[in-house]
Amino acid sequence: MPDATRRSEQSRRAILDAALTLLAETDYAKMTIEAIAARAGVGKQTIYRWWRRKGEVILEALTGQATPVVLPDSGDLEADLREVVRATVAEFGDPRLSATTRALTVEMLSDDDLAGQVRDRLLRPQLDAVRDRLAVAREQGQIRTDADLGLVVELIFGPIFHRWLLSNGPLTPAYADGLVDHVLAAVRP
Amino acid sequence: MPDATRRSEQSRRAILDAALTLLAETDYAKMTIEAIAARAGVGKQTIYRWWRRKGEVILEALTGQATPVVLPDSGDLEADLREVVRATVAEFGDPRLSATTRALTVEMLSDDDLAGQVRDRLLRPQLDAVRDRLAVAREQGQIRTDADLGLVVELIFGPIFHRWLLSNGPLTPAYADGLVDHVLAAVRP
Amino acid sequence: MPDATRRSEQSRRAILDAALTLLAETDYAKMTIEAIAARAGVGKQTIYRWWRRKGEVILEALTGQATPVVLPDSGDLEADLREVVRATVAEFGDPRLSATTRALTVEMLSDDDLAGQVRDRLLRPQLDAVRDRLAVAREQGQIRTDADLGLVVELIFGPIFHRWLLSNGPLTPAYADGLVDHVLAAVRP
Amino acid sequence: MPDATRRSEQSRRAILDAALTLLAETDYAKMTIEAIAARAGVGKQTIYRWWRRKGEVILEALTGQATPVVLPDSGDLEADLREVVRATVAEFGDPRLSATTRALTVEMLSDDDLAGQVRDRLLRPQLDAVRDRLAVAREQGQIRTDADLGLVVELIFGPIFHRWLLSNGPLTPAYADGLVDHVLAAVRP
DNA sequence: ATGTAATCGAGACGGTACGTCACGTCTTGTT
DNA sequence: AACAAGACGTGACGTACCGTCTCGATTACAT
Repeated sequence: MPDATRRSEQSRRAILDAALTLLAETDYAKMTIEAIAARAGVGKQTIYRWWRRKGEVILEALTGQATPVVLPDSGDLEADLREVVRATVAEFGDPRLSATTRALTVEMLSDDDLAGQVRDRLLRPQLDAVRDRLAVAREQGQIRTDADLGLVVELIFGPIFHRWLLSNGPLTPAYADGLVDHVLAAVRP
Repeated sequence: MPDATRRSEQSRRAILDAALTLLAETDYAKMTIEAIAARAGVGKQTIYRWWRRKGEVILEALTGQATPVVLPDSGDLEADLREVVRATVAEFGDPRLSATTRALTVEMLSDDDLAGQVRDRLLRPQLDAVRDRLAVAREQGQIRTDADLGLVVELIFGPIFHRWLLSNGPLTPAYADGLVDHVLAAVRP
Repeated sequence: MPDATRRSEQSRRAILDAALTLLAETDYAKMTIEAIAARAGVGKQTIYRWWRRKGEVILEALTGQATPVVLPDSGDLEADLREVVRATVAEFGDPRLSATTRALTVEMLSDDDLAGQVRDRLLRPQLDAVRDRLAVAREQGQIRTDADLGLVVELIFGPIFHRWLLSNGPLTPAYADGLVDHVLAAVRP
Repeated sequence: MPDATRRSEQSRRAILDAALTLLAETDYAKMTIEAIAARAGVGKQTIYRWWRRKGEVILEALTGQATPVVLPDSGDLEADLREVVRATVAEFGDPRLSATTRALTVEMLSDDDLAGQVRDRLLRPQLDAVRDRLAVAREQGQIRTDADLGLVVELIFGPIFHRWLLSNGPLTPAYADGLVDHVLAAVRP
């Protein structure tokens, strides 16, 4: 219904910026639609007009600032995985950065539709990049041919997420390396 | 401050039962403290007197009904793991059962303290049971000696949780079996 | 803080009407802010936005329906006073009408600010009307020149209020007449 | 039902003292049954067992400390009235003392039964003392024989109460004297 | 002197209302 | 038409007291 051609880009940016600021500065509980609107100097209706839920605002704010995922391909699979896994583990370990993950996860749990969007728009590139790298390795014979690459990707990111949510152990480079070791052991020919 | 010796066991049970009923019957958003109190025929203060947050009520309700974890030890590690992983995958795949996981996860994300309690009281027994089974297998030489058993446990449960949260694929017995296959491949001597 | 220009006149009227209805129908103890809001079909916040206490709602409701005070001036001071005093005594004697006086008095006793408003907005017109009538009579030589007219007004209304509050005797026309007799005796030249 | 012979005089005194202390120290709104019990170091039930409402506690606390009313009879009616009216006006003018009047008045307005008790037990002695003094004066020919002494008493105390409740003017000795003047003018033969 | 029954302190309990917060919708000018 | 502003009905929040109730632990009376 809303006419996107008339949309104020200025308000849109103010809202997304306000959302990111509030995510970084305050408790997630304080990050309400009203707070975003107030912080952005925007009417609440302007938010409701363009997004259906708070989670979508957060998602768009995050996708906007996401750096395009480029996975290195040095030829050395283990080194390449180590790099990406170390980076991911570091991100989950950083309280500042993981605040956004917290927020997004809560929203995903309340809205299946959003969960799909987060998966496809935010995470898929990352997951696919790893998968693609694994596919290359498989073609090069570094990985057994019957390995389920989608599952292998989950073997990498699932444990990190699990450990992060449960505070089930330290999120250190050593942990990242151990994880890579075990996953590679699972797929080596 | 409250005097636990004078606590009404009847009210406590009514509250925990009401919480479970609401979790099973309704949307998580409708599962408010007021709704629990009303359903239990109890004053709100009686809830606030004994629990600090809704998540603690849910946790206690769930721990109360948790069946003690017994992991089979048939001598066949793969068969044993298959059984427990299939059961876990089935649980996450069942919308009814996973409603409680949703609720608890949301609460954990809002309260680190609760996250610790959930980990230690609810999940630890399950995780440790698997770990213990792996330890037995390692002593029997079915697993390489340098495997990090804690990490292996995460390799099993992390992907399930990851797939469930992201709706990243079907949660079927076949998936469970594939997961066990890959994990075992990682740890076989 | 609230923007009075955007105020809903419809809600305002519904609230004041509900307040009057509840005063007439129910016990004063049941006349809560929540009950007013429910009866008016209005959010509690809409009451709190525009009034600070229940007493202010009642005051505004009563001033809204107050009939303008017109004191007769037949030339016969005694007859005129008799009329107004009889009416006042009848009002205090009527359980229905005195319910509002009860309510308002309780509120006045809990809030000095409100007491002043009730005095100035609700009672002052009545008191001043009597005082003015007395002033006319004084100019006509029917009242001694050194009479303190403010005090004379209190001599009239004070005893009525006193008797009403203490149930210290009947509130009848005969009482009204006796009161007028004595007060006039006090001020005749 | 309760057996008064077993009643703890110590608790009774503690409750009445606590009530008076709270009346003097705090806002009337903070003077709850729970606050009295806590301050007195007494169980709530001990209050409910012996009094039906908060107002009765206050009443008993006040009657307990009331000084017996003795009205002077110097032979000079005007001087005698001036004394008692000045004292009354001073009491109403003192914020500390009038706090108890406030409390009691609120309770009276919520409970007719209590109103009667306050009238008969607390105020009657004072009112009757004045009335008796007036009766003596009437026998001595200082007051016209057809004066309604009950009404005259109301002419004295009603205006004070009225002025106090409405903050309708200063409560000073000059006011007291003016009041006596006018009342005496009303009853002189 | 010794049960035994009521009072006592303490405070948990089911309720009701409080006053606040944020929701998502709506209305009112402004741009 | 979108916008800032914010009032609106709704409903949950967490708190304060209400008046009732159950708990041992003192009492003080009747056996």
